[in-house]
Amino acid sequence: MENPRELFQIMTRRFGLLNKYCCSVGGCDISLAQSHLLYEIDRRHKPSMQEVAEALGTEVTTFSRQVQSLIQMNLVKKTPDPNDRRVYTLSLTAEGNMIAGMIDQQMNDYLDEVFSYMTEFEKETVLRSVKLFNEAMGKSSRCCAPVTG
Amino acid sequence: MENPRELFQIMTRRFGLLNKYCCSVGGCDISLAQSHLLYEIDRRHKPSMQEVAEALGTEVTTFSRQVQSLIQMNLVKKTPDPNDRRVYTLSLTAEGNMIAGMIDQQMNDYLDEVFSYMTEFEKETVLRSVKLFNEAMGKSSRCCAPVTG
DNA sequence: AACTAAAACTTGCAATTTACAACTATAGGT
DNA sequence: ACCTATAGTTGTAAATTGCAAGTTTTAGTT
Repeated sequence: MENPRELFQIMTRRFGLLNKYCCSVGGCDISLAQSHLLYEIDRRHKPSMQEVAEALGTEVTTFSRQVQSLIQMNLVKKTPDPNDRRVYTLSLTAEGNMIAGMIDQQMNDYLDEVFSYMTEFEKETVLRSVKLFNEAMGKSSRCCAPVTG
Repeated sequence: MENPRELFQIMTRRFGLLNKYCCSVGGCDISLAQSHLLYEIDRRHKPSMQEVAEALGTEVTTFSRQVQSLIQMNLVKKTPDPNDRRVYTLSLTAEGNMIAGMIDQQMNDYLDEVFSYMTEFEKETVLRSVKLFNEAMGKSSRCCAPVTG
């Protein structure tokens, strides 16, 4: 377990499974991809399609269709940008917002449980570490830069 | 950025993109799902199909076909278990091992670069934190337990 | 003003991936 | 011998994806 990649791989796999699991809990039943979409739209301020697609590492063409189905489910709203009529900005509907909130709640509930196996100090250290690591990843010149907040 | 889920979500997204990126680098060109398969088979000692499928959170039926294509690509080997003839154990071929090694190398190279933006102390803290967090996740009674090493 | 190139997004279509149900074969208990 | 459970595979239909080609709008050039 000295291999850094190993550590991160395990962690992200577990977290990914949690994400998947939280999609079909408490009345909401959406796919993992859709959950990521809601999360990312929620997080940003009226993002364009391109912006979100790039953040998620998804082909724009695929993304376009994913958005369409979320619109049909009445979770996402697509508004023409008055400044540039090629662009559409995305936002969550009231219902989309509610579902995103429920997922977030469940995720944090789970994380709380995980943190309950640590001391308060350890928890703080872990959170600071993740934050630090995210910042370092942001500085990296290599791949994965687009995910920046 | 005080939301724990946010921190982990960003990190895992970035790491996921890195994983994806590393699939198509240096002569190897496989899908992300295939990379995960190789990784997990490599990590375990002659695992059964069920075992790996469960670790990855994949339907066994889907998994069965994924393995088939990796066998066709001559990256994975499937051996009948002498003790229980219902079971097949999985292992990497020489070529599969090489590709898994290359991906691992690239991932660690990238992580090295990320760590170069931190002090040695911070790096150690981050690695210990991730390890600690993984252990805590392992203790959790809720979902995602199967991923245990 | 007309022309051209590029950007943002969508659609057609073919190929891959996936999921559920039904199947085979082996194991294990009674 | 019989019944049930487990490991894995296959059929088939549906969902996801990716590339190429399309539309519309913007911006730069002459």
